[in-house]
Amino acid sequence: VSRSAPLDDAAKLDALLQALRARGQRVTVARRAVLEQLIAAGASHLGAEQLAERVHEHHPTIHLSTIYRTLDSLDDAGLIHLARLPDQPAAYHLTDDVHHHALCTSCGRVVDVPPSMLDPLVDRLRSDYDFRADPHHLTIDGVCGNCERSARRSRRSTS
Amino acid sequence: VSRSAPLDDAAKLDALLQALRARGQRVTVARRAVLEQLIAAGASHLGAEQLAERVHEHHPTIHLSTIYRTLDSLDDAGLIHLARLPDQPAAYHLTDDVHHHALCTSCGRVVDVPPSMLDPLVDRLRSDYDFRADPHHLTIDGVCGNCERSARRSRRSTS
DNA sequence: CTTGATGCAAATGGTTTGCATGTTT
DNA sequence: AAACATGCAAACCATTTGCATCAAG
Repeated sequence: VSRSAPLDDAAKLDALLQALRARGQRVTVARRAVLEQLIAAGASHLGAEQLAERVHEHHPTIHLSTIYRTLDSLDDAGLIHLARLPDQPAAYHLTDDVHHHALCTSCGRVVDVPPSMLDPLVDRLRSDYDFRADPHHLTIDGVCGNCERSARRSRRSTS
Repeated sequence: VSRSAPLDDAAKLDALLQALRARGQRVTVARRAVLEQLIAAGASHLGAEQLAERVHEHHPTIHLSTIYRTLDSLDDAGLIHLARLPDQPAAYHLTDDVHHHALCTSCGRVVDVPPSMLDPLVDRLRSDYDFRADPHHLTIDGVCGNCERSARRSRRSTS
């Protein structure tokens, strides 16, 4: 862990494929291709359809239903996590890119929130509810600063 | 706020219907019926299909598509909130019954969590991210105490 | 060679929509 | 009377599934 702190993509892919094998799952073209795209996507999520599009650039024959099945497998293996945003198809991201979302219900903007932000909540759930929270992906509704301010502005001019 | 702290259901219904009118929406049989059921349901959520079932006991002609449209209207009016649990159809609850969910990914049990639990998170989102969080409904993954313990037990006997 | 993965087409299921009609205001 | 809500049937769209074929171990 000396100078390549962010594992380069090829190494990451290898690690993920090994994890797959370790879980008894087979390494196939489709699975490799999907993982490649998820790695390339970094912190952003991809849905099945979007993954299909990108995968097709190199492997046009991989069927959409295979993408769905692949995502199931990867999820079973714990390599990816589901992120559901309202009014959007299911999207996935690699497990090692954990983060949460603050969704502005006014402008729709999504802000990434680091997992540490949830620590107090996690602690209290453990102590008060005997519950081991492992929040993979939360979406918290609210209003971002910009929208707050413009709402206040227009309220002032309207009244 | 002396002895009828929990507004009785009839009064609650009236209040909600007034809110509807205030928003310029019409008060119809379908809307009243849906609100009645949501009030009766209290803290539990109801999906469109479940609502239809219950509404049909008194008003068999109300169509499922009307239930969907009614839910949209009530949501627009801010009277209800959407709660999405994984692998389940959309469900709604009245806005005044705010709470959150801790979902055990092992046994599937769902624990209700009071909104105050999120206060530290809300505070930090405001101070660090200029974001006014108004979390209506969150679902937090994790493992409940029971499952934790039985997992540990079986691990011990397996190894 | 055996088991598991894939392509394809067809089914599913929750939700939405167009339109003619009925209801609320 | 005017605007809006409803019933109904049909459309939609993401996702799933059955089955014959193919590829990974």
